[in-house]
Amino acid sequence: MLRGDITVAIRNAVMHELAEVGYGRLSIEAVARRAGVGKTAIYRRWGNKLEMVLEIVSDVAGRSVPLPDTGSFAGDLQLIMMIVHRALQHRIASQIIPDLMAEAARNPQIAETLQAALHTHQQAVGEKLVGQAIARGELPEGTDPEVAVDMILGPLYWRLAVSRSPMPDDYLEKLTTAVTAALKSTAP
Amino acid sequence: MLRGDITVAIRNAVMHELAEVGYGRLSIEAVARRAGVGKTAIYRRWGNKLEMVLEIVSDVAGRSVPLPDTGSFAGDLQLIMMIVHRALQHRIASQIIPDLMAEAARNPQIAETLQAALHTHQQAVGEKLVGQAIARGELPEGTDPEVAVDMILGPLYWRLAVSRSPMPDDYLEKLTTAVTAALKSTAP
DNA sequence: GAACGGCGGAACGCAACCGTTACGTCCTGG
DNA sequence: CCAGGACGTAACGGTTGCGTTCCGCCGTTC
Repeated sequence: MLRGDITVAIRNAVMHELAEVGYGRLSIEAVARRAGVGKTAIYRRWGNKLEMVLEIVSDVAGRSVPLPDTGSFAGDLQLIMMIVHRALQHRIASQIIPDLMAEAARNPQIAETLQAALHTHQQAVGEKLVGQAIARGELPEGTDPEVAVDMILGPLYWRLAVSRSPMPDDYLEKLTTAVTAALKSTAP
Repeated sequence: MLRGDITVAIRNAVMHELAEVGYGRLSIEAVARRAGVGKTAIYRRWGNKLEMVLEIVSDVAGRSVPLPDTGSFAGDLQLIMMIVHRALQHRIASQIIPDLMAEAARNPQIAETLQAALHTHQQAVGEKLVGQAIARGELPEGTDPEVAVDMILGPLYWRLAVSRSPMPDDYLEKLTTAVTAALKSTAP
């Protein structure tokens, strides 16, 4: 009968620790310290650091985003961009995500988890978005959903998580029109 | 009179170690082991891990890429994409870059170094590219170089360094036409 | 051929974590 | 009211890495 409040404290501590020092330097002792908890409480729940992080992260990341359908492609696009924008603005998320992405490049288990939590989901959204737009006649028949996803998420991710340069007010608008134009041009 | 061959061995070892375990877990002892070198040889050259990594990385990253001018915007774009594509395909680079990007989010010194080595440079290329295209009448007057850089590098980086999904043969072509169309639409 | 200096290797004391164990306390369910 | 179990604390032996020091070796330089 593990105590729920303790579990919550640990989960929070892991997320914060992950943001501060990254996966590579995350230590169980530091997590316990931060959570105000004994190491035993942690080892009672998970077998080791990797298992713990994967379970916690995939739980957080797995909370699915509702598939948008605002009625128009421009609207859907704007909505998605706002959602991603908000998510990547979040201080903790914007530290953890790039860190785990980098870690995934060398740890297959992490890669698999992120793949399951993000990529699959993201692909579904992309396909739905593009599918709707094609059905409405807003995008040409052969539009590639893969390219679409890259064009939508790539610049945002680059700007917010990599380049980290300040984002002018009209930036999202510009990006939206740019992406729309881009996708309209990719007919086969 | 430090021996050059030893310095080279250390530099290589650092790059490989960085790729394998990341900055967070990089240890001087491991670098020395891999380079077949005593720790003393390392401490004789740099004061600590951060200093060492920064010096080595900024040296490698600082080797400037020639600014393209193929005569047409489409050509410039294609060239840049090929260059970035090649760079991010490189096994070691594709591990180190996301890792340091993530690290930069929490270490100002790393952030500054990467900024100096990459961002400044990248901005210059973007401005030159867009400037040329505007002068040739290939892009509208008010095209924003910032957005352009994000639209060019974002999707590529996302695909190669984050999503890491396989890249179809015609992908670069599609991306090129998409980006061209996108930028033509961003007039004020 | 002697002095110099960079070299690898080994060991230093110190600190942080690992994963495990024992203990005593406190809460809860029966 | 009692048994069980989850809790925090503390300590365990072992590993790893830090940054430093000392040694003996060897190639230069003069």
